[in-house]
Formats: sequence, C-alpha cells, structure tokens
Amino acid sequence: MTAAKSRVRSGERLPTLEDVARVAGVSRATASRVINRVRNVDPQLHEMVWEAVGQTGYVPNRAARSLVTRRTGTIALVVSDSEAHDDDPFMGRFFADPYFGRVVGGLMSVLRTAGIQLALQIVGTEEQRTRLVGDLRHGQADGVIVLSLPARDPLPRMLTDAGVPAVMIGRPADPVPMNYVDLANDRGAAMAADLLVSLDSRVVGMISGPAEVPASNDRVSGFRSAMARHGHGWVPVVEGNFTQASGEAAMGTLLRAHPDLDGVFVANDLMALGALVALRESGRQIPEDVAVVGFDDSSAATSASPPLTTIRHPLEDMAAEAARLLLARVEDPEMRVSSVIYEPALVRRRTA
Amino acid sequence: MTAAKSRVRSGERLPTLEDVARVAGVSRATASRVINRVRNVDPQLHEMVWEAVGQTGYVPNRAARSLVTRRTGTIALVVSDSEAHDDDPFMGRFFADPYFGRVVGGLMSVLRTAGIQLALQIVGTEEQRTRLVGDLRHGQADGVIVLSLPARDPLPRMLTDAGVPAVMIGRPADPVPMNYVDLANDRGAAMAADLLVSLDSRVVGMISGPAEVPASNDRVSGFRSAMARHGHGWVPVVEGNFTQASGEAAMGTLLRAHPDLDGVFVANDLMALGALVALRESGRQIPEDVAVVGFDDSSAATSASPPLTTIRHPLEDMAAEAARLLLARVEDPEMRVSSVIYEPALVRRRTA
DNA sequence: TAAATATCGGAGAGCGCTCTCCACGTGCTA
DNA sequence: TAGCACGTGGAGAGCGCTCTCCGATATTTA
Repeated sequence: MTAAKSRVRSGERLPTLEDVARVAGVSRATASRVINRVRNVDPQLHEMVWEAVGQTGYVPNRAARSLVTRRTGTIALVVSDSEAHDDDPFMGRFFADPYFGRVVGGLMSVLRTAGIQLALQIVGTEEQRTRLVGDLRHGQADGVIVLSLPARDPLPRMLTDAGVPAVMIGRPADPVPMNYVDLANDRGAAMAADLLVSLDSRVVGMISGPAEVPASNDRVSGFRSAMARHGHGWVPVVEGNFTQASGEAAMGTLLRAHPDLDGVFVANDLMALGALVALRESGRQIPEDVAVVGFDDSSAATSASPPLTTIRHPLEDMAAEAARLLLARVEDPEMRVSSVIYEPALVRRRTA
Repeated sequence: MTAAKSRVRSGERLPTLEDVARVAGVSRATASRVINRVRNVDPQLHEMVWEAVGQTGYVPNRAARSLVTRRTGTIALVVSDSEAHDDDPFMGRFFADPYFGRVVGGLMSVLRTAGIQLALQIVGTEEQRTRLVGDLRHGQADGVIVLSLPARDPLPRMLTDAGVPAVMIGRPADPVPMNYVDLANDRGAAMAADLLVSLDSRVVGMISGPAEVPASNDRVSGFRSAMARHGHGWVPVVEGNFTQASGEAAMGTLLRAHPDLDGVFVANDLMALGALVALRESGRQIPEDVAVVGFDDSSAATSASPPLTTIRHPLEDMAAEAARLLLARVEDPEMRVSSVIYEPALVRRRTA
C-alpha cells in the first residue's frame, strides 16, 4: 500500500516550464516572461500561459531558478547568542520572552507575500559564527536579519566585512555600517520618567537590563537624563537580565536600599512582572504606594494584575520594516546604509 | 567606495567544482565523488582533492546540487495555528511559552550537523495550509516537522495525503498515519497524582489545558484515572489555555468552589506560576496548605518561587528524535510509520 | 511606397552539479 | 600467456530555469 503510493508519488513527474509552454502553444522563453512579469507579452498569449499554468498545476522549481538568478529566495533570521549549547540559560530566557515571536510575526507578514523563506539560524560560538558568514558569502541566503543578544557581538562587523546584506533589529553595540531598525529607547525611558514625576513620585528607582546591551543602556541613560531634567540628580539602578525572576530579585534589592521608594521604571515587562510580585509581597499597594512602569507592551503587560502601565515598543512593525529594508538592500546592493528609528508611546494601564 | 567594493564582490566568481578539479588535477566527476564520499577513490587523489578544496575555498552550490538530486537540504518547521493574523492572541501565547524555543533547540542540534536548514512556516488559515502543502509537494522542503496547536487540525491528514514526509511533535488529534514523537502524558499525570496522594492531599483539583488538545486530554484522563485508583472518584478540573494569566484565573475558580483544596495538578508550568500567585494572594502557604505540581519542567519551573515541583517533559530530546526520524523518512520513503513515546519523570522541588 | 523604428516571440546557451555509462588498468585464474 | 573480473577515473548528458541575442512582424516616418 505504502509502497504503491510511494511509487506513484516518485513516478509523477512535476510539470516544468516546458510543459506549460507546450500546453499554451508558446516557447519556454515566452512562458517564463509571463510568469516573471517581464517585458510586454501579447495579452492573449499572456492569458493562455496562465491558463496553462492552472491546467498543469505548474509551480516554478526553486533550485533551477536559483541556479541562474543567483538568488535563493531565502532570508536567514540569525539569533546571535554569546554561547549557545542546547541548555544554554540565556537562550532559554530569550525564547521565553514574547520578543522572539513578535519579531517572527512581523518578518513573516512581509516575507510571505514576497514568497521568501525564513531560515532560522542560531549561532553561539565563534566557530559557528565564522561558518555562518562563510555559508552566507557563498549564497546560502540572500540576506540576513540579525538579532544580537550579547553586549559585544562580533557578528555585525563580520557580516559587513563579508559584504552580506544584513539588517539588525536593535542597533549594534559598536558602530558598524549596517542598516538597522531600532526604537528611540531613550525617549521611551524619558516618557516613563515624565509620567512618574507627574504622579509626584519622589523616590524613584530603576531596574535595568544587562549592562552594555545597547537597548538597555539607552533606557538607563534616557531615564537618568530625563529625571535629572526634573531635578532628580541621582537615580538608583539595579541590574536584571530581562527575566521575571531577575526582576523580582532586583526589586527586592532596590526596596532594601530604599524602603521609601514610591516609583520604579523597569526596562522590560517580564521583569516588571517580577517587580510586581516582590512589591506585593512586601505589602505595598500598586499604584498607591509604588507606581510601576514597564517597557515593551508585550502580552505580559496586559495579562499582569493589575495590568501594566508600560512603554509601547512596536516590534512587529519594526520587524516588518527590517524585512522591507533588507529586501530593498538585496535588490540594490549599492543602497546607502539607512536606518529607521521608531517612536515609543506611553500605554497607561493600572500600575501608574 | 561602496560601489567599488560591491563591484569587486559581484565580480568575484565563487570557485566551482570545476575549479577544484582543475587545481587537484582530476576530473569534475572525481572531485564530486570525493566530496560526496561515494565509491572508492584512490587515497592519494582523495587527499589532493581536499587540498584543492581548502585552497580554493570551495563550497558546493546548493541550488545546483538540489537541481539534480531533487533534495533541497531544507526541513520546514510548520507551526499550525487555528487562525494566525499578526496580532493573533494564541500565537502570541505560543511563542511566549518556552515550548517553542526548546523545540527549535532540539531540532537544530540534529539538523546543524546534517547541514540542513530549518525553514520556519506559520499557517493559520485554510488557504495558507493548502498553499503550504502545495509548495511542499513541489519540493519546497524535503520534509516537515509539524507543531499543531488547534484541537482539530486538518494539516496532518493533508500532509499524509500529499505524501509529504512529516513528523509531528505531539500526537495528532485524529488518527493519521504519520510518524510522531510524543510524551506519555497520561503516565506523567499519574506521577503527579501518586505524589499528591502520598503527601496526604485529600481534596485535589486540576487545572487543564484547552479541551480536545490531545496533550491536555491525556493529562486529564491520566490524572483522573490515577486518582480513581487511589480512591478519589471525582476530581474537579478547571480549564485554562496554558498561559500564566489563565492559570491564575482557574486557580481562583477552583478555590472558590473548593476552599478546602489541599493539592492541585496544573497541566503546564506557566499556568502553575499563575496558580501560585492566586494561592499566595488567598493567603495559603505552599506547600503546607496546598501542594502544587506543574508539568513540563520548563525554565519557568526553576525560576518560580518557590521552585516548582513538576513533571519533566524532555522536549529537546523529543525534537531531536523527531528530526532524526524525519531525516530517516526522507532517506527512505518506504519506511513504515513508527512513533516514539518518551517517558516523563517527576522533578521534586519545593511546591509539593 | 520604402525605409526606419519599435515591439515581441523563439532559439539556445549555460548556471553548477550529480551520476550513468564506458574505458582503462591491475591482479587474479586457467 | 591469454582471459576475466573488478576497481577506478573520465566524458558527457541533463536537472529546470533565465536571459541574451536575433529574427520576424507591426507601426511609424520620410
């Protein structure tokens, strides 16, 4: 049974362009032109070719097309981690964050319509990075979307040096001539500061992400300078690592040092969730005793109780834009490096 | 500058097998044999070919190889959802769960060494499913790993009907002749029951996942029958949707109906986290007043406070096995349908 | 009306690779 | 020494497609 079916399957020759051309009564070249929408083809022939495509169930062969166009129709999504073995803690943390899913969703919305595949790549070691860049140079993919987790990541530079079209989501830590899409993290942080000050918070702290990670740095400096502008010369900052557990721990530390704290800005929603737990456990009312502002407006923010006041990070839009930017770059390698910075927005819910 | 660089880049012809052969002083065919490790080639020539490969920096052209072998060197990871628009809530939930990351990690560990790409596909609508199967039939990928989220998913059947090599992670809801890798969910649930009973819990409830989702069903029935075996004829079950928030809500419901509850089994760790919150808010001590057992042993379990007693779900191993199974199936389409069921294990931490 | 121009379809090369066939040793047996 | 099998390397076809030429036909201009 299985054998018979299988035989049928391997026996069925898939229709080729040649078949389509024969059915339509034109040459292979004409059929190709119609399918790829180039030059003016007689509308009548045009019609007949599409007819033949439908009739034969023709689908272009990717490999054959790829061979001559030198395009793979594949974009790689590279997650660059500091050290990725299977049970690597940071990687686990990363995938556990809604971040990844939002990015994938945004990318897919653009790539799907362009008929382009998304190939997932995860690199941790130096060797994996080198190998990846090699493969990329040899046309493994047409371009790369880079998600860089470590504070100092050699990958962006390697990619530009190799001349691989790439777009980063989140700016690179070191200046590298690479397209990127980022959020005005500093302005988002400033919004949080403005809100807390307007709510009359007097003793304000912050829970940050890992040091040297650009997005985290920008949030810290943006928050600090906005607070300074409001006359708060110094703001205590405790470092977390973007996980809920680290947020809870950091909140504890902050509370011990500043029992009179009445406002806190947390660099992402997941940590804010943890902070909420610690705050509640210490018997504080939210937002009456302590106002809490998160960052990202991820699904975690709405599901928190009370729902989290946070800074909206339009990740899906940003990822979609990154995909468009990359596609344009692939189309025209001479394109100048350009990046787009998105504006955050305050989303007021119940914690501040 | 950019122009010059780019020109250089597009000008640099990548080495082909022909070049390797010339450098090594053999024919293209021999070089190919060496590189693909077929037949016995004179050891000396063998050496010279590899030498030439290193010297030229040769990397095989995927498209060209693919064209003749009819293999793409790509495996698709299909996430089948009930309805995936960009801001679809379930999708968000799904990616927010550590589940996805663990699966990807497991797959990659096998595919990477096999030199195979992982292409991410997300299908929600019927049309997307049809289109996917069509592309697959036309050799878009050599095989598929299926992650099916909806309770009743037409995709598995469509895939088998189309003769596409596929392996599911988690058994299909309806019987379909497809390879799959699954966990003995019922036995895991029974372990939880045994533990709770051994701890002298008298009033025991359960928080389940969505109805009709096989994994959730199995956990419910496994738990119920084990409890029955211990003389607990009836166990109240409240349904959640695998998110933390739903777990918190479900726990509330359960507590209201059974204030004297002293043991609860929660169908995944994320919901167990929510249950912990609800329990603590109601003033109960864990595990003194109420013992809690989760499921999955995901990163959420260790980061919970107190750390969660849970049932280990070896997802990474399962995903790796699924990849191996699929690769074998691709190699030999006649392979009989076979599936492997993993055994869960109790991980005792602090909540029970 | 003839020539120049624009438009459009077809022939065919060739992308880089694998693999079948065949020719050529080499070492064995008769 | 002739005959044979076997091991090994090379020639070359061809996978399905795109795209450059080029020739044929329609359209415009002198």
